[in-house]
Amino acid sequence: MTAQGPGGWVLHVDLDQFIAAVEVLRRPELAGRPVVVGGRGDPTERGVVSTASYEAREYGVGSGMPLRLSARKCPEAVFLPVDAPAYEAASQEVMGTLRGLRHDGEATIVEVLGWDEAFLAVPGLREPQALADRLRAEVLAATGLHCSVGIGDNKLRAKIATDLGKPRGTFTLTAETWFAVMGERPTDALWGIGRKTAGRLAALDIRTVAQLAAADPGRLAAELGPTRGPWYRRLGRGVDTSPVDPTPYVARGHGRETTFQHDLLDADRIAEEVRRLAYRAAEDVAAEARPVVRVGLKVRFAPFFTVTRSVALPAPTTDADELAAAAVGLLARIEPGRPVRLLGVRLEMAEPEGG
DNA sequence: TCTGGGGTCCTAGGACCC
DNA sequence: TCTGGGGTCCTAGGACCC
Repeated sequence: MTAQGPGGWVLHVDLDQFIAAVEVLRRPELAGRPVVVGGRGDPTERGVVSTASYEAREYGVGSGMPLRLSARKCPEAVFLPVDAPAYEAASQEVMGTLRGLRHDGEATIVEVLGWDEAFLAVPGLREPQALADRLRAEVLAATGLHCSVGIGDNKLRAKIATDLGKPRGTFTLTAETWFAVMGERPTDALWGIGRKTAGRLAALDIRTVAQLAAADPGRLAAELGPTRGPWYRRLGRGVDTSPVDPTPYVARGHGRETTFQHDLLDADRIAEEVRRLAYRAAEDVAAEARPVVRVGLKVRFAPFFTVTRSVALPAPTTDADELAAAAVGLLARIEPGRPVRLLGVRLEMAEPEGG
């Protein structure tokens, strides 16, 4: 017997080494070789690894690692530039396959999380393992891509289960098995707890999932915030009541940022780069016909110090010239004279009509 | 080892109003 | 004269995720 949550079964689908796998698909001669995708594909430049193939991971290369370091760890790897349109196209194929699945005549409900992840639910689903097996076979047949599937009695448990099924496998996690599987793992094994929060919890002598689940909610609220504190405790217990929501994603805003290979000092040059980023972000906004209500600027000074400024526009607009002027205007609110390593412009849009 | 680029959400303090 | 307390808006920054 397996417990079934009030919302029924949830499946979480995650493509294995997605970006590297898409590259190998169109360049079959790379199969079996260590492949590292990141930046402009030049491991001597500033940039980080987007995805490494399993062969490269055996050398200690992983996502988020600086490209230069990955090249030292695995000099024989094939380094490739990020090709977002190719991954977007592959993602559309995968999501289309998931939406096309039927189970006992019922259509699937698909919630897309990014290029390579989705939650999936089917009303009245009784045999999630059978659906997971069929799903993996159909995605492979349709796209040539392998995936792993987590099965859970809610989204949180399904999401965490996927990692335990990787690669090319499935894993099931329910209220019944939660503490046996997760109880002794560190808190940052949970979806939503990273390095910083794990550190703050450790300072409270909370190190494992079981300890977090048993922590005093009042103390967590006092130490970590009235919303976050209790939420962390629910994470520790594997509790999640959010539904699988197929509503198409609507962006709150669009941003562009760039890291310079050589830090910038010249004020005119910095202003020019801010203007360019603003125009590029404005292109994304223009496609949605929703005016921008707020403009933000991010500046990272070498080596690692970030300042942000933002301003609400007096009148919402989609006019790229106005948006660029507002972004450049924010530079006046930042102390000049230090080397700039990164610039970012973010445009926040008004709520969609009729929402 | 030395840190991309796209996002989301939460927190906290000050300003301002009643 | 100079003060309470609640509510909301604005802004900066932190943390996390893929």
